[in-house]
Amino acid sequence: MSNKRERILSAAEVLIASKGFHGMSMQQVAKHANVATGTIYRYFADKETMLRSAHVERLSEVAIAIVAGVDASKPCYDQFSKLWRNTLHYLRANPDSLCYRVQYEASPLFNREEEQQIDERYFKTVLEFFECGRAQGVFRDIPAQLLGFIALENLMLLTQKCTKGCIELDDELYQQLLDASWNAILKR
Amino acid sequence: MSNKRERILSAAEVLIASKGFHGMSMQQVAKHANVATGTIYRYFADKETMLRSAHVERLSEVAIAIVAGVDASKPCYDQFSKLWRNTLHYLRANPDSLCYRVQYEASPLFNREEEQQIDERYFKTVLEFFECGRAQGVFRDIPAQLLGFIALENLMLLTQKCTKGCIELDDELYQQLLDASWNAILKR
Amino acid sequence: MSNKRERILSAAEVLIASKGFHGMSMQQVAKHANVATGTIYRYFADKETMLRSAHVERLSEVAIAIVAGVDASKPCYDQFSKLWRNTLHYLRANPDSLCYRVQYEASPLFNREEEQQIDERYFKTVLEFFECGRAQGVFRDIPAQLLGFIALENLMLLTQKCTKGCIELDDELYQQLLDASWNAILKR
Amino acid sequence: MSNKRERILSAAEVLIASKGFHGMSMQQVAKHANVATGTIYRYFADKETMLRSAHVERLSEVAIAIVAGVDASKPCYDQFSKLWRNTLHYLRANPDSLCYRVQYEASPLFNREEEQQIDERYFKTVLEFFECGRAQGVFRDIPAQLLGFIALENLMLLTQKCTKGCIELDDELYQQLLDASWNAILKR
DNA sequence: GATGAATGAGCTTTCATTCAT
DNA sequence: TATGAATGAAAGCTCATTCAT
Repeated sequence: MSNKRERILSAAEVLIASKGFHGMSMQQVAKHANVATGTIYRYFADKETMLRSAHVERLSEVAIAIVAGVDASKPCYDQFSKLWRNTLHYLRANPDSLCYRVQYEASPLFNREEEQQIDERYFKTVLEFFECGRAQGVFRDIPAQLLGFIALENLMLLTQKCTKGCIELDDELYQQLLDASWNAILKR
Repeated sequence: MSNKRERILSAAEVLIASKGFHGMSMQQVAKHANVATGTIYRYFADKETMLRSAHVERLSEVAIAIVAGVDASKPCYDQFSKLWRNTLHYLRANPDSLCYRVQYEASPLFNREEEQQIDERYFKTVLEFFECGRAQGVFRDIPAQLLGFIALENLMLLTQKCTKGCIELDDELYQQLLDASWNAILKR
Repeated sequence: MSNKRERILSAAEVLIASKGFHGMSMQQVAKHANVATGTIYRYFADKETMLRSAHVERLSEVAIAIVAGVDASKPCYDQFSKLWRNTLHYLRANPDSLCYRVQYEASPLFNREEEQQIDERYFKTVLEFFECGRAQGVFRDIPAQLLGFIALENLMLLTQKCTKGCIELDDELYQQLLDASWNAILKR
Repeated sequence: MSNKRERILSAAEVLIASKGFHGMSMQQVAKHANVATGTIYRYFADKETMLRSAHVERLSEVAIAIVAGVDASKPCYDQFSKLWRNTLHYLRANPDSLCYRVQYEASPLFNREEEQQIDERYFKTVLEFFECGRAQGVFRDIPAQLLGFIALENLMLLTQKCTKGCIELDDELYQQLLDASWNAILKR
């Protein structure tokens, strides 16, 4: 079995986080992944394909991490709290993945249709949670996608600022932020 | 009179938005700005300096746009509403500037100290508004920077998604989002 | 088997001789050496490194050529004559190498310490000859390096003038010049 | 009266000595000479012309310096000694001019016919001295040009090595070198 | 005459991709 | 399958030269 594919994607992610989307070369990826340059092209048609693959695979990973341990039988807030904390935890544990995503989504590689398919495929559970809360009249009467966005997406930029050292957060502040997100989506 | 400097920065912004931070070349910028390649280097020491300048100058512009018409004598919510709508309006009117900023901040060009200075210099008024609301017990008891972040920063990613066509928003939804932001920062 | 490195150095030498130290471009070298531009950079870190390598390798070559067939058991004059004629022969056979050296030594690439090491490493035999003659009281009582300089170095400029067509020399004149060099270093 | 022309030539000389024949730009020359870039082109048709002018004018200067105070009524050796010391003195006082000359003569700018005309025009007196000594049977029976070359030219490379710090010379050694040059050209 | 902003060809160097081994 | 030397287009940047002022 070959773990080369995974090594290559990891190397790309690390390099993009440290050197930026530009400034990462296939040679560097190869060296970092401990494979020959040509080997990359046995797993990916070209650079773009490699970057897309890294993106998709990281998203599927984060999707799993977010819903881990979320118990649909528990109260709505508990589920939300779990989702929020999972997201935070993943982002803090994988700052490279985050850096990568932000740059990817701002890049011309980003493709709306593709992204929608990914969302629907991987984030189904998350969207269903918000859909459900909305149907029960707990959340605002706006698309589930938007609820999810308000509640979780800004964690992305926030964590990035933390990673870069612009903001420092402690448990007390995290609790406040969780509470803020909850209040944001709540119907009144 | 020389508007070349401005033309160059604009061209860079447009190109980054359409082709990504990587994939923008100095030659393209020159062509877009209708100047010779060498001319760029009369205004900026190198590519990095040019990119930094574009970043700083755009931030100063957005800072002015955000606080325009905010009346400190009006009720707190009115001021907030104005700030929020100003931000939204600017972002929608300048999607390129937005795209640029996200990529810049995720890139290795980004420098914490520099950014802090910019924040303090240009966004003083905005931060003061949040500071004031916090002091009066209207907003959560967390740093003003964080209040500002929760309330306004996620507009950035949201507008980006709109621009890319991932989300469609109408006035009714905007009102909901404004309300969500307000509830997020409010003390209870 | 790779003779590319050698082809590249040769091409550089030829081009510098014909177009000058400036006016030689890496592209030209590549074309002349029948390799791609990028290939040069597989063998040399950058232009400067390539130029340095050419210099050192040519010096080691000339050092070997100069002492070829010099028999230490023969009379002093015979040895000197052989050295002098070897030098002359090499320079006439390799006018490009000469042109290159003069320009290299006058350029900012030239580094004293480095040069001293090269001298000591490659021209040991030559210096020893002069040292020996000096010790025996045959040559002037001045540093061997200086004796070598007086006797052989001006052949460099002289041959250059010949190559450029400024001076024309025949065997009779060469004999006179050899004699002049001999008289210059001789103690009286 | 404008001394700009002279300032420009001096600047070029200094820059070439420090940065090499390549690595000197017209912009740098202009800045060094305290004139505008365009101004250079009011005095010289192009870069090549400027470099040629610098060469010719320096040679005329050195020619004057070499024969200064040489008294044709004095004994031959005294005249030679004066010539030799003048040359040495000029070269030591103007290492830049030297550096420049070596590079110029090795460059493609160098032109045989032109050089011959310069020699004949400026170095007439020097050549006549050697011609005369040869006619009187004091010097070797070889062209005056060659006598001059043997006697004085190697001072050029020697001084260059001194300037670069490769060789250290004192008065005692200079006397030896003068003597060596004298013996080299002497008929026996 | 003098200026220096502007030009764009050409420089050194990088890097996505290929292909003989 | 895997390799990595080789490629050459294209990148960032420089600089001899021009020209409107």
